[in-house]
Amino acid sequence: MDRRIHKTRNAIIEAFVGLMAEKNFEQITINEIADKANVNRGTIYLHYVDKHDLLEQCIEIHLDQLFQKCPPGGDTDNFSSKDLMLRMFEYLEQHAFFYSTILTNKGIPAFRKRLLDMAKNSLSEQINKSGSNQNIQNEVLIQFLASAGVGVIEWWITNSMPYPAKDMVEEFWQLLERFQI
Amino acid sequence: MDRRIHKTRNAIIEAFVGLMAEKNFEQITINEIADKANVNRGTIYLHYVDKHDLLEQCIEIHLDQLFQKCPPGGDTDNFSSKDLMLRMFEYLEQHAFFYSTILTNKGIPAFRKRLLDMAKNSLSEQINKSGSNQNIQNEVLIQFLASAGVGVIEWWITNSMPYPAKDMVEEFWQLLERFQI
DNA sequence: TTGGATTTGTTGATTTTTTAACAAAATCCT
DNA sequence: AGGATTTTGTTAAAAAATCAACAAATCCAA
Repeated sequence: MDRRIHKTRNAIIEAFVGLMAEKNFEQITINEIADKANVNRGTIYLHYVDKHDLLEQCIEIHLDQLFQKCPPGGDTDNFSSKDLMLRMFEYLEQHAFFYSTILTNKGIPAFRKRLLDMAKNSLSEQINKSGSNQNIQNEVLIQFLASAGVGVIEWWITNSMPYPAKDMVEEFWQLLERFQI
Repeated sequence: MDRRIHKTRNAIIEAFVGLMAEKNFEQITINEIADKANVNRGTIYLHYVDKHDLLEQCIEIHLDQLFQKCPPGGDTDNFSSKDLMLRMFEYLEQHAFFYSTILTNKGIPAFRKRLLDMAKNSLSEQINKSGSNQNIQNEVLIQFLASAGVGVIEWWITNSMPYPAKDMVEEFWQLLERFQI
């Protein structure tokens, strides 16, 4: 892809996230974003139809990155999946600014829901692949585990990551072992 | 000027200076600069004919900035010129990375000469404007003072600015007062 | 509520940058 | 020295970003 596209989108998204750390999503203007990104206002409309579309794509890009770190279809035997989990927590650590601001910012209820949905999809792929056919119970299990996982992550991020990624994986792992996953 | 020009030139010059901090001027390639600046190689040729031209313009931009801080034609009565000097030292502090690397890098004898020339021009304007017509002696005086000034600055920068700008101005000022300037 | 100011979304003409290709020159290596 | 690789400088065509101008929508204060 053309170099300029990457640079421009990066500048826009970085400016956008920076502004979200300062004020509510609704009161951010396209003008501000363009100014902060040092980009012509019209350029933003070449990539995003809308302020909401910008938010959507911004979320999508980051969640794609996040779930690329723990691929549901990948080799997730019990041994390496602990590694995957560590990589995910480390990724969150590196991009803490984004996740923290988007979880904190008022007016973005969408994000937590999207995160939960992706977690559920990831889990259901993984569980259904591994055999057991008690479908109704699986649905409950998925909802239960996904909520728990997202909740822990949300707590960890918004509380400034009080424990290092490595420790979080250990804690999390012990909790999961209680459910023979 | 078009926004893109600023961004591109900044990226190129920043990459160039960054590389000069790592290796000799002569062994820096246009390819490296383009890579580090994240710019197409051809783009560099749209702005600079040459690696040497890039160096020239890079030096020119910075020296113009430097001597904009102590304008020779400006209001340089004995009172405010101490302020001007302070602003110059503070400017040097802010851009220490550039001036330090370009003074340290082997293969750039040009820079010190250019700096000395600009200092001499600045001084001669200032002195000739203020009257005295003993021209031959003035030439010596200019060479003397310019060399002294550039020498002090060079020492200050390459020795990691061991004293703050404010102190340097005081020291410098005292030295100048011995010559009734 | 009205009127002025700001923001929004769109457009067309222009400029800049990119990509990919090329031959010539320089550099490296054995 | 000689052959392979890298670097250099240039080019044409395509893509992206800029600027400036617009009407419509929103916001805000008097």
